[in-house]
Amino acid sequence: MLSNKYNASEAEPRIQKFWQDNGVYKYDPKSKKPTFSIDTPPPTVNGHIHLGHISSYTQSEFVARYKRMSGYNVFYPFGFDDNGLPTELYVEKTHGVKAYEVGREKFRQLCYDTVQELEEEFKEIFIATGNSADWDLMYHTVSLDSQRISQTSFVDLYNKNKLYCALAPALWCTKCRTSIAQSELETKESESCFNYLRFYLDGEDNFVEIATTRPELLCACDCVLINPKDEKNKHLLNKKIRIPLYNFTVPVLTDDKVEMDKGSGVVMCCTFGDQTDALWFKKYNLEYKQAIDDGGRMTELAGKYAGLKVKEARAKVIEDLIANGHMIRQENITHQVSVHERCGTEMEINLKRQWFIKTLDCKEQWKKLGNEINWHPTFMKARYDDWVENLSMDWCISRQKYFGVPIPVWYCKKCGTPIVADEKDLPVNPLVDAPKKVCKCGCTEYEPEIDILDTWATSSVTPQINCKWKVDDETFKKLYPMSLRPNAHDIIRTWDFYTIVKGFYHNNARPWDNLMIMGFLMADKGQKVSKSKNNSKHSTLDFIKNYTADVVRYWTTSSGLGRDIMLNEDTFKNGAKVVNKLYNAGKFIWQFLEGYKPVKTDLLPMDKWIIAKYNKMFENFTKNFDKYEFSLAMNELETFFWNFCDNYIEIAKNRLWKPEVYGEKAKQSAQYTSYIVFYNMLKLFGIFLPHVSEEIYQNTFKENEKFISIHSTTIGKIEEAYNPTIIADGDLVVNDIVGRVRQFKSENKISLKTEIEDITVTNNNLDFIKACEEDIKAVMSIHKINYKTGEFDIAIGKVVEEN
RNA sequence: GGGAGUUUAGCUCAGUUGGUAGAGUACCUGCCUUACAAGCAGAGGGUCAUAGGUUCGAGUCCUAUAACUCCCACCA
Repeated sequence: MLSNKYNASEAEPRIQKFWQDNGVYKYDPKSKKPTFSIDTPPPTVNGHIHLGHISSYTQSEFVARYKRMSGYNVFYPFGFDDNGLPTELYVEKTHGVKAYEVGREKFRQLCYDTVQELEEEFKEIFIATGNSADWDLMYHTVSLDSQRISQTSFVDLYNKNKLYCALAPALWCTKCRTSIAQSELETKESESCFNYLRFYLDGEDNFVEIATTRPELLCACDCVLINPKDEKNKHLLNKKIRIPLYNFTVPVLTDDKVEMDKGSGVVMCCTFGDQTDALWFKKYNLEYKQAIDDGGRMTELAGKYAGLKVKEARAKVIEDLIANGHMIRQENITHQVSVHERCGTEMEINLKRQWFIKTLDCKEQWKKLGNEINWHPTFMKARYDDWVENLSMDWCISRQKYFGVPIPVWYCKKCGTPIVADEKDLPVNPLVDAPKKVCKCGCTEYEPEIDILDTWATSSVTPQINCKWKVDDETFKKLYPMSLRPNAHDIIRTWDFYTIVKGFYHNNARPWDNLMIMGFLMADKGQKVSKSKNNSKHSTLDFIKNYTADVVRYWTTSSGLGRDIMLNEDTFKNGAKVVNKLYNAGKFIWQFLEGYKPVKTDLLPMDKWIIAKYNKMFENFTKNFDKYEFSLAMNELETFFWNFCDNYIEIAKNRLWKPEVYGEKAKQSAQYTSYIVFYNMLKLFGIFLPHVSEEIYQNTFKENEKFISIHSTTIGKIEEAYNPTIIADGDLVVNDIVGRVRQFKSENKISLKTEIEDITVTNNNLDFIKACEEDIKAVMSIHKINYKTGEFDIAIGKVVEEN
């Protein structure tokens, strides 16, 4: 029996506890059902969960529920990405410290403590939204288990020659003081200026004009270059070029990459102004001149500018260039500069020993694997292809940071050769552990690697972590490739791409069959809501408690797959209406079903009609859901539900109330139909609104159906034989007969229950209408129906005058 | 510079294989109908971004264009 009013605030936590206590969402490794495995994104622990997470996690959670109720044994873990730079930056910000000032061990401890607190909060919030993850499958990327798999990945790649250590130019963030990868860059518009400078021909009065946006790097100039086909500048070949302000000379080289018609066609190469400089550095074996230190200040090489920050130095250098007559002209420009996505600092390049995973020589393979995966929505694959196409650097995975997975390497003190740990000894921390082998050169002294792995180097093995790679072969075989990876579109080039790379190198297979790409929650001004920017206006948990979990979940169905979503008051109001209506409908029909056990009887036409409508809706529902279009599936369901209430129940209630008038058989037909249709519909609602659906089920159908939870049931069609025109026939009755009478009453401003003496229905085929006569009369309070043969028409008779 | 998405009612969005423009919401008019007034019924409201083209017929297919959002690249 359902109570009179649904109190969601009371019910939701109680129901969540019920699911937890009864293991409703537990993955059963022994089950014979087909497996559906989800590579849940482990949220980065670097701030507070906001409604953007709630929306994207809930959207993918719909799929877990859909598959679970479609007969799959769903493997739906939850994890936390709780190591790496994002966490370090959060800790630095919230504690007002700098990692390198605090010291490695103390800072690591601070990070551990912080993530533990945050993870409790994360978990509480996800549970409060009714997330159906199996919390027993929880993993943390910072745990020793994850570290072992991450290091195993490292060692495996090293053994397969897909990983190398090199003193090579790498992208560098001077604020975070670490190398970063190409995928961690974003572009920012920046005001700058082209400086057209005089570079002097050594020993001559002549000069050549060279434009640069980075004159502070003059001190690091290695050479100037022209295109080999450049006739205009051919005379420069074999000459020395004298650098303004610094007065040293550099040679002139030629390279195809130099564009003749850009500026004067002469370009300077510094170590390093941009990625092209890095390329020339390697190609021509140039001298490394470090002008900028790790923290973004000019080095001694810059002479009088040493110690200044890059931008300060630039301003001073420009001043001096003008004062000394080296400046020809300046041109203000706005251009896109590459910045570190985490802090917005303009990217530099520097030279250190770094570890790289080879990504450049397998582009075709990456594309091929991309094609093997089903992308939902399909157009999102273009972003992946674009990214792969334009990869320009191998993936640098070493980070000069503290809180992360250690790189399992030592270096020989004598010859510098890396000593990579053996797989069987993992996990190791080279700062604590000693290598178990000696260098090939025979030297027994070593130095530990102090760098750690990029956080993506670990999160890119979540399928291997989840599927127990090299831990439990049987489980791995069963779960890998995983069925689904859901994530937002910003991490296609990082998380998705890197996971594909690892999947190929380690397991020679795609990591998943399907990718589901979600949009963002947008704050004002078209800005995405983000943890690190902390621009969410709401306390997430309060927000959920205030609106209730089901209503918040309803809101997340309002955007199409891959589309950005906005906070919209109306959607919440609408969600509350749906929850309320569902509960009321359940309460109402249960009045007639208490103690009832569904027995299949001969069904009346309108009962067959609503069953056929349900089945049709179910077809569309699954068609959309199979494409991960949860929003369209919900639309189908909602439309059906309203039709069920406003048309079917209105018809059925007369028979349910008054069997003495309409007959016991008519009542039984309505009982059976409302039971079977509502029950099946309720299961579908359970995917989106799991709490209210459970509350209804527990107090109604459970007694007869015996499943512990509505979420343990299976969705499906309703078995019923009906002729193919049943939907059109029933729609005619509802829309064109009942509808027209309703219109008549409304236009005449009379109550819907006002009685009508008679109506005359004209139609070519009257069989179906005649079979529904009692229903039509009852629902519209009509005394008599007259029939005529011909084109469809309806004439409404007199209103019965009240006494 | 290359690419993707979007453009349909005041607002939020559906619209399958081309066949008379749909829903919710808001607004308006009614109705206390033995579940729900957080409800029910009804009405008005659209040059389907623009311009061409294919077709008997285009919101839908093709070609341009525009605006907004995003991705990538270039950044001497």
